[in-house]
Amino acid sequence: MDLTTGLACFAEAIGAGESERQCLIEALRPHARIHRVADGLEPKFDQGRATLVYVVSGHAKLVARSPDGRAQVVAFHFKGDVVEVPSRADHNYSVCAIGTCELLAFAHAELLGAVRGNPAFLEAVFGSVIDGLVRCRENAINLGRKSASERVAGFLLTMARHGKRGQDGALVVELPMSRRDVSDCLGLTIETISRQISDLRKQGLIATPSRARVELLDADGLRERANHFASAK
Amino acid sequence: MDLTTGLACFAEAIGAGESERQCLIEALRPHARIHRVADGLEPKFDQGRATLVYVVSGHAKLVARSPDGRAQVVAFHFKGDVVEVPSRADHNYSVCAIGTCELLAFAHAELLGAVRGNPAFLEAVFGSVIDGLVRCRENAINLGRKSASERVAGFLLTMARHGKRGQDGALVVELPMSRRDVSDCLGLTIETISRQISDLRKQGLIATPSRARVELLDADGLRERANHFASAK
DNA sequence: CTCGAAAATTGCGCTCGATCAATGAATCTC
DNA sequence: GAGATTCATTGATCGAGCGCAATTTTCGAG
Repeated sequence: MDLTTGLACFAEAIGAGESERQCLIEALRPHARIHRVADGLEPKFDQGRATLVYVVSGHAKLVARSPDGRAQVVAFHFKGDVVEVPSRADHNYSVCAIGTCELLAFAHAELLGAVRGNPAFLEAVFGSVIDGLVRCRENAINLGRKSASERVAGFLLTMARHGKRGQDGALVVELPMSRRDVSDCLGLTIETISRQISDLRKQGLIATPSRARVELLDADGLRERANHFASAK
Repeated sequence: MDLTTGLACFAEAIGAGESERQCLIEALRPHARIHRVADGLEPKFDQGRATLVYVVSGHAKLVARSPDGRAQVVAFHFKGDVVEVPSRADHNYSVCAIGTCELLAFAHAELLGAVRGNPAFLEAVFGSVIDGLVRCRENAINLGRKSASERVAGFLLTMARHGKRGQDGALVVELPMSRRDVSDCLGLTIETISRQISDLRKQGLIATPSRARVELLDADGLRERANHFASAK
């Protein structure tokens, strides 16, 4: 995919009308870079500049590293998400592809400058960032005072956002990331993740037809397990 | 403090020029509510609507609660901060005053609508929200894979943002929140916080002249303890 | 299909931080 | 200033989850 197509996806997703789309694409083009990233690789953005990344296709994780090499997956992002990549913080952040993935990257300041005249667009980006913030908060709660069991249940429910209904009515969730990624996100070990998933399966809350696929057989039970408030859905 | 004064603070902080300030205040007035909140109280915002809160004076914490009553302090906010208060998530959020505190609250959508014509303002709010996101990320890392010792050291460094230089050159940090609040933020118990602070004192990294005051005697040592990357400061 | 490597699962002792309990320090009320 | 109350500190035990190791399963390559 080339830069123009990527920008078109972005403009469309963000809700620009036909008329202004072309205009928007031209305004953004000088400030955007598109990256086609292979599994496990991390594109280098402008060093030391806060970056906004639009996920054109595929899946990506935002990873933070400590000086001693420990990794924390701060967020998973899917096609259509906008990722804020901090710079110059107490940890090093990078975006890492899960499978092949296409990313559209903007330096923060330049993106804002380029769309000054388009408040609707700015608001749409704003909304995406807020969305990222809300999800980050939920994850922080998950990490703060929750047991392993609650974290895993909560994680599956979060991922259910991208799930699809199977024939039997159960919600089928594809987990594109490895157990290692899940553990690095939940602040647990691979082994603990594995044990918790086994527990959930034994208790009939989920089924695991394959390594990466999870069927949520009892979403309410999971919510209870996660200590979430009942959802209106 | 009345609504007009609060709005003026907000407009000024957000960088509006003299000329447009008055205009901005009038545009925002119909959508803003000011709350003077006593210690420990939580003003009720529009139920079920995402809210943006500007901290006019004092200190506040953003608290999330699970159905079973556990509390997680998602963020501490100081005078001048903009707080995003999520709604309809998996947990219940509220803003709680630490000491007496004045808050200016906007429903999300209405704030955006009111400032459509003022991209500079929108960008400033955007910047504040990004700032909140970056801090939330750093906290999530703190909660994910860090030991109690690292968390407390990292927390003190975060709070150092609001510290002042004492006569002896050490950075003096006032902690307006209780140990309970700190523990609810770091996902630890009060006792563990206390033990870690004692450790840091015994090792000469900090001094604690009073309950709420901490002097950072060796900021680099703390950074090392927290496993943070060395800062450029 | 078979093989080989990587990923996931399961078992078991150990450690860090939680929990329970008691003491000590600070702040408020009268 | 004395007493009361809240908050912080310190000590002793306990348990959830880690770390290591051994299997088992999955999946890609030939």
